[in-house]
Amino acid sequence: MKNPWTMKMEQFTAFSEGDRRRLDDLINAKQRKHGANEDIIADGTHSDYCHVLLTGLACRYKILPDGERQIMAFLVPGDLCDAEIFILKKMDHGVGTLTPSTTAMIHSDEMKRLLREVSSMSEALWWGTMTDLGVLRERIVDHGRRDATERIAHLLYEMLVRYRVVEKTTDDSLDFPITQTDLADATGLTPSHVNRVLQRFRDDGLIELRQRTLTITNPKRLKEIGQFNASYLHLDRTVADDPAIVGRVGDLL
Amino acid sequence: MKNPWTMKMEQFTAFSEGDRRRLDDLINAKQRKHGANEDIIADGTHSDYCHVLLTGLACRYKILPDGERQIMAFLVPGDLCDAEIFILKKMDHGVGTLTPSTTAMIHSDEMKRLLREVSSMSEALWWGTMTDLGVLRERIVDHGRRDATERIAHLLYEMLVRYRVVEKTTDDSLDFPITQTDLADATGLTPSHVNRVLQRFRDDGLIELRQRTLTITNPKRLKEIGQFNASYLHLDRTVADDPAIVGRVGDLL
DNA sequence: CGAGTTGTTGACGTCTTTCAACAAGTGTGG
DNA sequence: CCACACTTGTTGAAAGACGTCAACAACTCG
Repeated sequence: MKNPWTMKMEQFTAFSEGDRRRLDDLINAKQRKHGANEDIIADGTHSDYCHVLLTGLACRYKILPDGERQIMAFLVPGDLCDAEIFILKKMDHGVGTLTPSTTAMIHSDEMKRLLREVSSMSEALWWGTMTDLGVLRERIVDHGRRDATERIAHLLYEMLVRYRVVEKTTDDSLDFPITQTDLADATGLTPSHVNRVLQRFRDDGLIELRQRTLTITNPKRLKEIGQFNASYLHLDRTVADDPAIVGRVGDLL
Repeated sequence: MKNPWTMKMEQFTAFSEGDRRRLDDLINAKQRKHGANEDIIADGTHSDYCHVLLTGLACRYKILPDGERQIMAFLVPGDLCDAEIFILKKMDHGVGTLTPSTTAMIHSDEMKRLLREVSSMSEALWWGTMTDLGVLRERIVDHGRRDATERIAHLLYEMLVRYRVVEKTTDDSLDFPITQTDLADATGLTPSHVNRVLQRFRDDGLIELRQRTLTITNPKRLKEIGQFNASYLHLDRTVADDPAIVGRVGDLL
């Protein structure tokens, strides 16, 4: 069973059997367990290690002077938490878990070696960073020009797609440990309002959400409401080249 | 006189005299002039060239189905418009000018060669991309957790800092061709509301803004209102190593 | 000078927040 | 296995920020 990091990168690039083994070894070498709501890497700090999320759910966030939290991105298994750490002096935001999680720690020297010695590595890292940029830009559109209903619909649908890609869905259901408070912090709304919107989605037969399981009962409509357009996820290469993935997410795009 | 691209990268990295000449030649080789409100590279398209903004002002934007525009970032001279183009198949957003501008066009093959042959090039490109990520995240915080007044204050102050870095200010004044409509599209507000907020800033003696010139008359207060914290711009290396830049922006941070 | 863009202002509507109280769910220790 | 504490979810009423629409003024540029 492949590790999620390699899996993610292989959406975009191909590794030799040797490379794949090397990545596996690296992922297994040094791991760390985190409880829920713990920092993987704190705002303003530096680390000699890069962290790859292996299991669980994490987010990028900032805490404002008045104590409010803004979540800027959700991280799923396979995502790199801190690509910037071997370029920049310190983090300009925190990365923390939402559920108990495990991370692999890779020393930045080792990471640099990897970039030099594994030919497709640098390409894969660029691709990951570019899609991160795309996701952030889409979030700005969300916040700037979509109202609460559209914003939440968009976020839920994006999650469905992202989980489909990494094979973490059964039909249109996914494990969804994100609380309404988390959703509020991610969408820039209040928990009350998130609740009211979700309530309406339920009434309108768009979703079911209980016991940390989200089922999208009307994906087509949800996609419309959220004005979802997958181009910013840059799955085209993935989808074009890998029939298995087409099968999984093709109908959502 | 150095070209703004080299100048920007030298905030972070050092080039040899030879490298610098090579970059200069490249910048001069193929340039393009744009009028105001023209696309440098359109949403959904591909190009074999990377574009570096040399003069003028541009922005990253998306047009939504209902015709609304969301500006995700402002680009100033020295900024790379489309780093993604030699990794991704097509742009997931457009880059367009706000004022008449000139760009340098660099073929992506040439760009790849540069990355291989100029040792600090890849580092510089990473740094640029990482700070772009930082700016986008800050914009999300803006939209999610700051009200109209804070948001606009933050944006104006950020512009002051960015223009100070590239020596485009006189004292606390800068050329400011951004219309209130542009500001509205960038902040996710309506032009009317932007106008009212600016009006109040003027009444409160924070800024003067007329004839495309912005003067920050009370930078300290504006910084407070916008809850501005420069860490996301990652100027620390710049500031630490270059006394000239410390002199210019040190007091703003 | 005149057309088109940009800026300004007012009245009114509405989406979202605020605040507060309570219900339901979850996890831990006895 | 229950009890209790704590987190998470739900709901209502009222306030406020921001949007909408429309008209007009000021500015810019050919």
